[in-house]
Amino acid sequence: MADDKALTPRSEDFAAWYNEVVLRAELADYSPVRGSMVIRPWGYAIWENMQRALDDMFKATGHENAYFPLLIPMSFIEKEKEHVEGFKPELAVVTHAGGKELDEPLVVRPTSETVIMAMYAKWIQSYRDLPLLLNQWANVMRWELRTRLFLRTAEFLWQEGHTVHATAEEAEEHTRRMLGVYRTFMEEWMAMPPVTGLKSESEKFAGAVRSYSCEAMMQDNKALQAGTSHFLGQNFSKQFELRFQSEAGTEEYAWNTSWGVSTRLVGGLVMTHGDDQGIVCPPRLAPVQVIVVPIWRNDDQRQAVVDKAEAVRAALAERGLRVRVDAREHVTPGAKYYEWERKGVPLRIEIGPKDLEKGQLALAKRVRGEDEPRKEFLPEAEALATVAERLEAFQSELLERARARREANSHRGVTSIDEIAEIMDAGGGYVYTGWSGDPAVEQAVKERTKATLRCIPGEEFRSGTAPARCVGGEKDAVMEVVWARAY
RNA sequence: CGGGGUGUGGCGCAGUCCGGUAGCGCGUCGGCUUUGGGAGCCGAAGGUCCCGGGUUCGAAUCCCGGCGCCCCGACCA
Repeated sequence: MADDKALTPRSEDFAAWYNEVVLRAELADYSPVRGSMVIRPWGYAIWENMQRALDDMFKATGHENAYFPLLIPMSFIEKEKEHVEGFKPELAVVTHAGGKELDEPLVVRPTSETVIMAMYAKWIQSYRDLPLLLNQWANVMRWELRTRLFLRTAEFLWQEGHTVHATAEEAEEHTRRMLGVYRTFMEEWMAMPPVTGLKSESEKFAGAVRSYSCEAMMQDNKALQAGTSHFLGQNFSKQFELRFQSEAGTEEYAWNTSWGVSTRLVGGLVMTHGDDQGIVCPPRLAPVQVIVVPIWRNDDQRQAVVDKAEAVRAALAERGLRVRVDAREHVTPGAKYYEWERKGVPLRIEIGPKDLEKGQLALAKRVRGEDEPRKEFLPEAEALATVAERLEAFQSELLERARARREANSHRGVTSIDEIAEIMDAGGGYVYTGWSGDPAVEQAVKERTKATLRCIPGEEFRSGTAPARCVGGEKDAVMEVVWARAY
């Protein structure tokens, strides 16, 4: 980087910026084991806030948490044909334990469909046992060759929901409901507005009938698959004999869904809102929403401003806000500003001797609009009374900004593969075109443009006029699709 | 797994071509002075130069072998 203090600007090298900001905001660090990472307290606090919000939403939609084991018998993974083909290349396998070779190798879970189905088969006998709606928070392992902090690591943290339903319709509906939960979470908590839709056959989850996803656009205009929800049909039920007696007395295979989001979301948050100063935390997920920096010249002043800072913290904490006072000595106020900006704290309050005299507080917002002042000086009471609404406003601004950026970089009405290639080379973004459903066209676009079919967008994302022709040029379009280069 | 690069105090690097026993910046520690946008001065600590072998009076430097990491491609939340 240019000097030790500044980050590589995003415009110069987005990938380098991302690595630096993740390390220097102390979200994570490289671990001794290649491909795996350490999530540091600041990064983990963001994840915990995500977990809490999501967990509440899962509970509100009728789910309970459970925990299934890390190790899965190899034979389980092998039961579902597409599933094993999809995951085999990235399995880590335990072959020895207790000093002996195991009779059957154990797979470190890459996902838990198989072991969970095996247990569900034991627990479910009747339609009265349905639906069964469980979720687990866990770590999983997928042996990746090319890794990046948060975005793709060998081990990562996630949640995986696994549900069982009596009918296909109900399972399909649930699959979509959870996609909606993810979308709501991403918009309302992360201020990251995804395009949601159906995955093509080639991009769907290994073993699913249909996969849906949330595709969030990062600041380099690449898509990040930020959450997926799968309708599994009876594929796993049939392999694991997950049957139930229906109301009519017949024996039926159950219908399943699974859905997950991971610590990848933290990477998405960084790449959605971060700037050249550091990361930007949406207030609802920020580990610290308000940082209070006391400023002094001598010991008398120090005592007075630190006392005031502490009083401000207490007053805001009472209003349910997450506030911290940075009273470190031998670190100048300016250094503290940079540090907390790098870590993305949404709002800073400065308290110096002049503020004490005037009974005011200085407020600085992490991201300013063009016409907004660098700092605002407000009477203390007014400042305290408005902090919460300022944070809410900031949250909305981030969402609107991200949505505007997504739309500004979405290209509709594109009719040729050449045009997709041009757009990709000119900075990328989401490209909407018609598609016949022919996998050969999908492959051709990928080879020519490096863009992949991100999804068949849901109704509200579709263009006003449905495309008439497939982007491949030879057939009529039967649907509209979104192309983008992706993480 | 293929192609390229790189490995030197905690971090970033110079030194390697042309062999002579390791240096710079940042950080860390101590002291004093400082503190409204990345403080200053003085002092100090900290290194099996990735590993193994070879050449040489002598290797961070040359030779051979290995390993790690990074970047670029094929697969992926």
